[in-house]
Amino acid sequence: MRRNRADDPDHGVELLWRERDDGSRPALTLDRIVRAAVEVADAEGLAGLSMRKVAERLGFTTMSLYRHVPGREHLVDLMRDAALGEPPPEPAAKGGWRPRLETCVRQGWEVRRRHPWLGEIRGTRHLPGPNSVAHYERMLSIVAGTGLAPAEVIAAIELVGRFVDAEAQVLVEVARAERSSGVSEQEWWGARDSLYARLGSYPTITYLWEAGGFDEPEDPFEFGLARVLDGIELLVRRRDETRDESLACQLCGNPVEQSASGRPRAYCSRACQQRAYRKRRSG
Amino acid sequence: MRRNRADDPDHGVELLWRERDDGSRPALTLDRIVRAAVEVADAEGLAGLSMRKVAERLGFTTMSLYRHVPGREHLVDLMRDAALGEPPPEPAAKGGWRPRLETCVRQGWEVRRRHPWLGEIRGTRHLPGPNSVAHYERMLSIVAGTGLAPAEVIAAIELVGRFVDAEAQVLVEVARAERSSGVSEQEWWGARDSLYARLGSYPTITYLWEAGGFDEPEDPFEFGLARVLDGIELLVRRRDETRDESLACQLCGNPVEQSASGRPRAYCSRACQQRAYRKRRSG
DNA sequence: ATATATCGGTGTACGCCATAAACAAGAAGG
DNA sequence: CCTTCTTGTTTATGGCGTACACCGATATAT
Repeated sequence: MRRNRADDPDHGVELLWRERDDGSRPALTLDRIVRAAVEVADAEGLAGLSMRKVAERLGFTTMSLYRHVPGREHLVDLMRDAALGEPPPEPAAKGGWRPRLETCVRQGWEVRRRHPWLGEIRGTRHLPGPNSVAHYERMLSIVAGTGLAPAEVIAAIELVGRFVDAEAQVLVEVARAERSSGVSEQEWWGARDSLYARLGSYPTITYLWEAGGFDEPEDPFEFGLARVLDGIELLVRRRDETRDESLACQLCGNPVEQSASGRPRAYCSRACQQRAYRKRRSG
Repeated sequence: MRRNRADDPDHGVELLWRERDDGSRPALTLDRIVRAAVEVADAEGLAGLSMRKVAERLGFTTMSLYRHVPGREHLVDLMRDAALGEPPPEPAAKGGWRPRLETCVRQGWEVRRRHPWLGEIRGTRHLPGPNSVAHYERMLSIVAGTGLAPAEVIAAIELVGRFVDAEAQVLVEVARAERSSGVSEQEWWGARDSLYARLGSYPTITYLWEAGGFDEPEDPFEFGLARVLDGIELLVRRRDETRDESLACQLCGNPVEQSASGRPRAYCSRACQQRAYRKRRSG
């Protein structure tokens, strides 16, 4: 005997992974509810999404939704998967992991521009649907080819994912504030004279201010994405180096991994190679 | 004639930067309200913070708070500044920018462990108080000494700030979910068999799963912090490099040891040199 | 054919939330 | 004394998620 369908995550899984019915019936359907909910959230953000509004948009009562959806939380899960959509096919298996990952991230960024509320989803127990998983799988597969350890692959994808979400969140908050107040972000902060009057005693802030650092800011998404990817790339390079040392070195005994082509490596590192050379020469 | 104090950010500035009254009076005070609010938020998160609860904790009616605070939003601003506190003095002007910045970030991380709701604050128009600005000033000053452009300094600090907030947010969400449901995160996700049953057809996920990548995950904060700082460091090195060439490896950015004589080295290692060669050749 | 169960949808109700507006009592100042 | 300001209370508005009882229609079992 189960207490309540709203508390049953397995039911959520069933809904997310349901077989879609092709024909659209005239009545209230899960798909129609999800579509309507996405429209509401697109227009008013996740905070502006309420069961009432969704029901009104469909011409039903609020509680009728609960016949098809266990509750608001599950509805958000369904909305996310619907909004993400299937990942677009990759043009070809070309390019290194970095440009491939970058296009993935930018696609995610684009989706979040269409559905800004995606970044507003809070909570760590949201079930992934088929589309979420497909995106996840693709990103993982791209980074999995770099030679990073499995846990590192996962952590890297988590990092970029969170980064995109965080940036998207800022975007949506700016937009909402501007819409609700009618004052642009620049205008609003520009009018905070009573605050700036107190900042004169902070030397660095003053310096950066006078140097124009606040007037012509870096694009936060572009800047952050470059830094994060650089950080990951550095890790990949470091792993490459250590892996080269790791299969069968003639000098130090550490194993060296052989590359597919080229002259087979005898030493784990340039250092060992050099040491061996000196040893040969000195007799 | 101003319409409403709640809509007046300048009033918020006044409150945040007010002179603290030394003696604590017996009546309802702004400081007492803020303290009580912080206690509530510490216990129940920012979502659990309501004007009612704060008032009840102080033994007043809800509306009495509005005599001292313009509204909930402003109260959050005040809470943040109170919770941040003054930045602890730096032990000495020692170390490079990176370890100094890292300790700063870790301090921020610590504060967020004491006051997890700090990461839950949404919105881009939250006024900084004296403590927020002091922290900001310090971080900026650390990165300002690296030779980055002013806008880059600001963007870098924004990036790490957002990173810490995002990670803290995850922490607090996990904690809340565990507290409200009584089920630990691992337990909950471990019980999602109906989900995992569908993941078999995703090769990378399956591979990473079987390789144990999900069982022994990287610490997301440590991993992300390292990557982000690496990314910033790489930018710093590149900027250094453009100033006087051949200080850093042209490929990976690691410092290059120059020998006293001979042709100056462009790469930090044979590995990087070779990778650069391959990159040149492949275009 | 009749009884029973299930499904889709409705209406009401409860307990939360922020805060606007009017009001009351005391302190302060003219 | 009268006015005005400060501080706190009361009342009310409009929003939210969702539990629960109910109702007609349909499907199933007897």
